[in-house]
Amino acid sequence: MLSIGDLSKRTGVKVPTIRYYEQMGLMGAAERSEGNQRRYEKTDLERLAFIRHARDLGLDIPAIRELIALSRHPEMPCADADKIAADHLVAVREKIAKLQRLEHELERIISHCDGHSIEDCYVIRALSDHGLCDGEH
Amino acid sequence: MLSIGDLSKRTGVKVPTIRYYEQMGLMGAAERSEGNQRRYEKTDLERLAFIRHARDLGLDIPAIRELIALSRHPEMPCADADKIAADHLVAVREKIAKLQRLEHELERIISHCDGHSIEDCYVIRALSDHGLCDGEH
DNA sequence: TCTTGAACCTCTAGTGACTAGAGGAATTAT
DNA sequence: ATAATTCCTCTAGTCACTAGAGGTTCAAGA
Repeated sequence: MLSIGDLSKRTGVKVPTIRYYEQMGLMGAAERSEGNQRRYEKTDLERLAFIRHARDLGLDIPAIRELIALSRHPEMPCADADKIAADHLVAVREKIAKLQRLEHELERIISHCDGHSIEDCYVIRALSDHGLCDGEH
Repeated sequence: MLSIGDLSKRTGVKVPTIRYYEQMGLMGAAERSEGNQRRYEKTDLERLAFIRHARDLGLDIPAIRELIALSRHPEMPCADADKIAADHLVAVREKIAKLQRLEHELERIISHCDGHSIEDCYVIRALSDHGLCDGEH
């Protein structure tokens, strides 16, 4: 049996975060010691690694909750799980595209600025005047 | 003189957001009508467009506050303003790189999944077992 | 066995940039 | 004059945690 601190050390997930995951229904109520402290088993270690991995990939808590629910039904088709991942991939790609537009706009603004004083600073001017932008955003 | 609603319509910034910007010190306290309602002038319109544009580029409120302060000193060198933009560009590029790593990982996980049931779903398996990942994240 | 110090417990509040809603006052149009 | 709309302030909610207060339990050494 592991304490919450042990679990934390082994997974790299902070103690308050583990409690938070329990609250959010990702971790399931742990067993308790006589003195009301949480006690975990190896399966909890795997569960937490799963959650952490999904979070690292950017999945949000409701999505992870659903994946956990799915993983409890090994006989079901895996289309639902695939869809969660695929939807997330679409969202990630949209974010990338948006950030790349920002990147180009910032590059352009910065490269145009060769003034020496705020008065003719292109950064400030570009922000003031949307007409100086390339694309729309 | 414009009401807050007029300002909102002309800039596309929602009314509560304008009040929020005032609270955050980006907008400066507006004049008031006899009945205590905010009244704006054209300069406020430009200011708000500036803020909105900076936000669209992803700059946060402290950065915008600083840019506004700088723009009030036209004789100062513009290195500070450039630095704010350049630092932000670095942050944007880091976010892009991180998201691209996620993109590839998700692509790989999804493409490997040709199972029909949860039991052998690669999405679930990959999340459970970090060893199935390509890179580290 | 006792004591000390670390780890644990619950609960509340804070993060950023808004957004939503309550309850009431001012303004504008009819 | 009245009705509809807009405005005011204030509080609380979003997301995934993080920090802290104030108190309890546990494990190791004396």
